[in-house]
Amino acid sequence: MTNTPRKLPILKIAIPVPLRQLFDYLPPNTEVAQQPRPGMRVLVPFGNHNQKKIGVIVSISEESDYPIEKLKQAYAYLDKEPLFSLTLLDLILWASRYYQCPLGEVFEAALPNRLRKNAKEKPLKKPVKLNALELNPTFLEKKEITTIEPPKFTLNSAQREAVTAVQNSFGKFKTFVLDGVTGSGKTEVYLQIAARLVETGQQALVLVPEIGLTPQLVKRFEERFSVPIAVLNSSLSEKKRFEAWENARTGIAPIVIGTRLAAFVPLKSPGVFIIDEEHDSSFKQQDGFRYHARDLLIMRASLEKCPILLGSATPSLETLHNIHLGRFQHLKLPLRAGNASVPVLQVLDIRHKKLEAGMSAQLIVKMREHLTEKGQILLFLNRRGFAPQLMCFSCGWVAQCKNCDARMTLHYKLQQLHCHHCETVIPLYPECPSCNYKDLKPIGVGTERLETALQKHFPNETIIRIDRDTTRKKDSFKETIDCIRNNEASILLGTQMIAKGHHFPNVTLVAILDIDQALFSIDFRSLEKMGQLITQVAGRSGRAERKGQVILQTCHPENPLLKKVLEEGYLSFANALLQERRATRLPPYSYQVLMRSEANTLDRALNFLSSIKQQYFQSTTTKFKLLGPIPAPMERRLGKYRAQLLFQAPERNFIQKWLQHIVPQIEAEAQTKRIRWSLDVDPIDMY
DNA sequence: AGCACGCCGACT
DNA sequence: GTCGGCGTGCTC
Repeated sequence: MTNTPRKLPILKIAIPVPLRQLFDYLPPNTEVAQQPRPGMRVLVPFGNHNQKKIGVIVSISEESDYPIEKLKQAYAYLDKEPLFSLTLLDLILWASRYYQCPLGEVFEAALPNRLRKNAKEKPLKKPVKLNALELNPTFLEKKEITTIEPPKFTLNSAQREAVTAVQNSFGKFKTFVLDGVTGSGKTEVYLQIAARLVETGQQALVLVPEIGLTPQLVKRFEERFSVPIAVLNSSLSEKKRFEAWENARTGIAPIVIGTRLAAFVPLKSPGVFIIDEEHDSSFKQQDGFRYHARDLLIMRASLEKCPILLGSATPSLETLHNIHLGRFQHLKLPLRAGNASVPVLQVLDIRHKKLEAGMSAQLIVKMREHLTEKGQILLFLNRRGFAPQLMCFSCGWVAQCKNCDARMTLHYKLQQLHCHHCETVIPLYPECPSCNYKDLKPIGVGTERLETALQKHFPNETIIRIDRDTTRKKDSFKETIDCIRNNEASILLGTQMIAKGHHFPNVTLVAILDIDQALFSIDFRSLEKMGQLITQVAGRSGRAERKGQVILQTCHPENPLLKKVLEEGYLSFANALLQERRATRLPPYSYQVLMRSEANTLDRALNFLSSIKQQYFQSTTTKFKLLGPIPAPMERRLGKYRAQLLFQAPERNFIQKWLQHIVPQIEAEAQTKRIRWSLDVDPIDMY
């Protein structure tokens, strides 16, 4: 070991590979001496064949645990200045620790495509190519930054109170919940909070659920502000997304609106965070880096020392719990008088009733009434396809996916069977493959079948179906929505896609066809979701002068929770659910982590988790409640067998400490046993 | 995750 | 005789 004092710093770099470690590199040879700083990207040689990877400098050190002589040298710095502020780096480090996701993968989620993968193409002689200043400045010319219109939009007292409360917290961390039904003027509150902030040269970041309906909110902001608005969602082209990202980072855009991925967008001077429809489950990423954008943004607000506002007519139980604990401040918006009448909620008992494509005769009568009065009708059925099963009436054979532990869904018009859990699509069998019987029967009702039945019943009405199958094509969703708003259709049906966010002023009747599946689901969150759905769809009907009606078909009209949400409203219902959760020690009264494993046989997947359970949880069973290992609800998927182990503890810190301790060991074990595994911290569903 | 290396089956 | 299957191993 030669001990010549090394002047060269060592760069600790996060690389986008699924390894929970940093990699050490020597700084690149740069013509002009450039100081490495955390948050800058670097191009590095990685692996046996020195494949080019883009990493991010996390820290700069004097020493390395790795033999110095074996360190490789980075090729080049890719940025002149850090892309991430120290605060944002803190958030990213926190997210990596909290969600147990390799740092490199967190950075990957935080960077737009443009900035994380152009290593392959050219040898990168001039790596510092992508720069903030190369943005096309047309944006700026077109919309010069002028002052905001004077607030001639009047607020009612509740709105004013909400705006003032948040404004008084500018520069401080504080979480607010803005609780108001559709039509109570939440958006106006957002707008006015943002207006005050923008005047001071700061930025507002607004998160919206992952739905193609950002346009409405974006439009409201665009109409109000004459400043650039950066919109970040996953359907944007790489170029557009990069531009929006840069406009946010450099502060060109004082207002940034985006889906969950925007929780990580760099901001020059963040002033306030807003999350619209806070309860929406699309804020949770369900694969890879499984973060919750709402929780993350609350953490970010605390790091940035700015207020955050969670808006929802149906706050999540987690959020309500935090209100009860005094952590969040509750701001309520009552329904504005005269703006909308409260819809009539009605339970329709369908016990012993014959259903046609999921509809009872009474419902069809009601529909006719509303149609004669020129009202629009919205039917909600959370299952796409024609029928969820295809069965042989001779031998009982059922179409099953060859890769998954699931039935195949019949798509009648396409004459195909689809697996809704993987990509498998096969042509429809002309006869039973098992006994050659010709009469294969579709069992159950999906939206396609419902549509067919409606066309038969109402041949003179224009019927529109909205689900993932009808909105495949780009932009078709927006066109459909416009068509509905222009009153060109009278009956709309679809999956939960239609329940979110849209206002259809002419809808006078909303029906939920299958509320019962939520009442008796194994998922403890399904009741919460049901209450939110009912409240949300009720908000879609009965606008302005037209009185709305909501019909719920059920075999359990006496269910106390169902009655509660109908008679007393969402908050009362949610508080009842919270009491149940408290009694059963379920979240938010405890915290969960779901460990999943995947292998080529079920035994191997289960054995791996059993071994983890024995090694790491035997001595701590008093603190942890364990469930499993059990086969996953979808035992086989894409040809792999899956198992899971759920653990739960009353304190978040305890779980976190435990994870930090055991994950490295589990990782080593998984590597030797060749098992794929993953962790879901604060899971919201068990699939 | 990539991307190598490495040792056994059906093909020009 | 070869092309290529995916088991195993490593990445500063």
